[in-house]
Amino acid sequence: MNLMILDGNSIVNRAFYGVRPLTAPDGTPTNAVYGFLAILRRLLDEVAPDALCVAFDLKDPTFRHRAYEGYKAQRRPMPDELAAQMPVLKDVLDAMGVRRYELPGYEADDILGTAASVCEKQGWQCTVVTGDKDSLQLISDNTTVCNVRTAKRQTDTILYTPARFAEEYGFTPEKMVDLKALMGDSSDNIPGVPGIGEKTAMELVRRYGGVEQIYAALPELEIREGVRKKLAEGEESAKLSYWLATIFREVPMEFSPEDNLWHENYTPALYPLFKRLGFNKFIEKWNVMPDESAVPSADGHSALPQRSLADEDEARALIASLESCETIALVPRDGLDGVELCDGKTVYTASWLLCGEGYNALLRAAVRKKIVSHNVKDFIRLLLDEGLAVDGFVFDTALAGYLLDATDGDYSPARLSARYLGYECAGAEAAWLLYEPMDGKLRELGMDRLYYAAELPLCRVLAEMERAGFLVDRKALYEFGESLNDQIDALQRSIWDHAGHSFNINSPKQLGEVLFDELQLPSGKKTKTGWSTNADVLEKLIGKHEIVGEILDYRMLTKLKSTYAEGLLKVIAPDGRIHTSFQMTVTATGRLSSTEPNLQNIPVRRSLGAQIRRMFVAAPGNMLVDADYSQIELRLLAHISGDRAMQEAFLSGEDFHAVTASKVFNVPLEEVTPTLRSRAKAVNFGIVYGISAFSLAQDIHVRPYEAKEYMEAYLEKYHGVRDYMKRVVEQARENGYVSTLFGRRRALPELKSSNFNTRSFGERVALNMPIQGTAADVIKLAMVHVAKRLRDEGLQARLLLQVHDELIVECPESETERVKTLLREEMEGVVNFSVPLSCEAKSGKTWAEAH
DNA sequence: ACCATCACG
DNA sequence: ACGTACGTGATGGTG
Repeated sequence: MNLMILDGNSIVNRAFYGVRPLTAPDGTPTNAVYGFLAILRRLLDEVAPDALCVAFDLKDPTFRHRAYEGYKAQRRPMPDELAAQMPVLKDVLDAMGVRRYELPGYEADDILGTAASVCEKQGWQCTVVTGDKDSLQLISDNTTVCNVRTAKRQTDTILYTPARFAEEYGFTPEKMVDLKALMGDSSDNIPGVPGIGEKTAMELVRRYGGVEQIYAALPELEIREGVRKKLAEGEESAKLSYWLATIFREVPMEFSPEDNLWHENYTPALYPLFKRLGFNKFIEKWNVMPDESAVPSADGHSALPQRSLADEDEARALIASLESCETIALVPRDGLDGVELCDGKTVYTASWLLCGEGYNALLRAAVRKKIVSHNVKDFIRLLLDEGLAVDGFVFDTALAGYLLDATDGDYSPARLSARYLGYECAGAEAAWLLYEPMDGKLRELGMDRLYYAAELPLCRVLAEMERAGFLVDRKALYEFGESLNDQIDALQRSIWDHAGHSFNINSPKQLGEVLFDELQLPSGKKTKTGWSTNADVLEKLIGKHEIVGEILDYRMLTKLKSTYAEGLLKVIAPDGRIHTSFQMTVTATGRLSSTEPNLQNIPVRRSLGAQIRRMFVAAPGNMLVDADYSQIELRLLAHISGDRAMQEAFLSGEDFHAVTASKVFNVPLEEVTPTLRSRAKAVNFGIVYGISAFSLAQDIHVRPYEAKEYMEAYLEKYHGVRDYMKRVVEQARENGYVSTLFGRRRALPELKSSNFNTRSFGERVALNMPIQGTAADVIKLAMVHVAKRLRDEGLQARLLLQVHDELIVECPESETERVKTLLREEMEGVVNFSVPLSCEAKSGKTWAEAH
């Protein structure tokens, strides 16, 4: 028998912050209650407990507060919006017939611990559900802890068994208390040992067991002297923290698991309560009845009959009937454990679980058809993992939705069917039905070539790149991160010294108070929430106070440490490589993006950051080849605008920024100084972004009128660019959209706005999108060509990464020169514009060397 | 969740 | 007189 007990306060908190604002018909907020129930529903399905109850904290001080007045002293009060929902939640639980436990002087955690203990004594299994990590100490053979997390409006639950815990933490669950005794917990104001952080505490617990063992043998431990000193000084604090962190498992209350036996038969109070709260979705899903009479729930709209294949024979029968079928819609389910298949007449669902070998045969047969699907890149990744054929794809509805409206952001089958069919459907049925109308739309708008020659074939290229991954020198990356520690510590000490007290340097709010209130430094820009402390602002304050430079350095180092050293170490796969995901349907301009991790923003501009690129390496016996377009956006501006002078500047083969400087500042080319060149470069980039003189002035630190003169001179010399800028904005206003040379579009409703700022933004986008977007089209097409040639020529070289104007390939050493040439040929030759595209390819053992 | 910040092209 | 550069994603703080 299994009892599930929830930590009510912690789950409702997760729910409150994880669910967007929601109100009942009468206007009272309900998001926390709603979220709580959604989480509960999911847990009931996952765990299927025999008994269920919920523990709550009370506001009263607990025995811990009485012993240590600092306990939870800093805790922020519960927001009113949430506090108002607590009684509602309790009503709902009562109406569901779920028992609640709360006891003055004890926390919910103590009730959880006590319940778990009782269960163990009576031979019950216990599942403790909570949103924080404190209860992990309760894990045992009888007790699993389910950790509920919310991220990006998604709720995840992690079930911790002793094995799962040991795998993650490297020690046994009861040692959680020791960990917290050492590292402390700022949210509960448990002090821990001052100066000992998470990393050191974990290491200590793993090596020596716990607080008791550590202090018993402190003089002999093989640890850094600094750590020994901190431990010695913090002994009392550690012991107090240990006591505070220990969950009390003998709360004086009557508790028996049998009292909490629960089935989903609710009290009659639930229906009217859900009605009042506007929880119609729950009424339907949970089958909550107004009285004894059952109400059948309505089915969603579906035009085609559905059939689930129940066994191998049925799968074989479908394979036979597929023979006469040219095109099918196919979407994966649960990874590749199942599929949904539509032949235009019926929607079939099949799974490996039900059909066994018949399912595998069906899959092999299906992928040889012409396939319409949704998110083809991800599908291909699954198929490649299984060694199945991947070249049957003829349409991707999500990708088509993106080309048809790149700023929508929602390309779910439900959304696309509503938009392009006029009603909602899902899965393979949606893919099937959307194929024809969406293909028609693409042709109508002149995007069929872009779609069929670049975007669709790119799916396979990207799937292979993601699968390949980029090899990382894990040890070097770890050591790089560690090497930053001393400097970060020293900067932190010095910054706190200057401030006269400790504070969280990472908090812009606290930092602003220190700089602008306490130290009285001149404050500049403000943000929505206070004074800006960003690098631009701080750079202007250099020289006014030593603390400023230190903050800039601190920021740089902690960025490298957290985002790059630690962040990347976390995502190295078992094969030693980092496998990013490329997003094809995110950007408004047609670029790709890269996530989990983002490999398109690895540092390069400053030398310390660029060290990170030395940890991205070629496999033994291999080389990296890095080819990047030089100044592709400016070359495209020259081509698109038709500006003769700009085109000639590129054709001359001279340094383009220097030529621009010579024109703008009216000096001979030989007399262009580095300063003039860099100013001209800033103007060049500014033009591409639709800059104003004001911002240019900010960027290059000159007076606005001076910046204005530069821009005037620029547009005089490159008057074709001036004409183009005018033309493109006018056309965008007329058409309501802008487009690239390949026909990719971006709608621009902003241009019709009555708001000056919105309208100005629209104008800048109108200038920028055709250039940035054409560059994106060019490299996407080049990637398809490069991948094809690498395959056709039987090379082992494989693409790893695209960074907007740059491609990175890994190849056997012997292929290096061929690959360099191939990349240059395909990248430069992909289109023929009035200004040639130029591409530089380099090779090396690391990304740093090859770039 | 949202904001500020900072990494990239 | 507005308010001040295009496109991204990850992190830590705060509500």
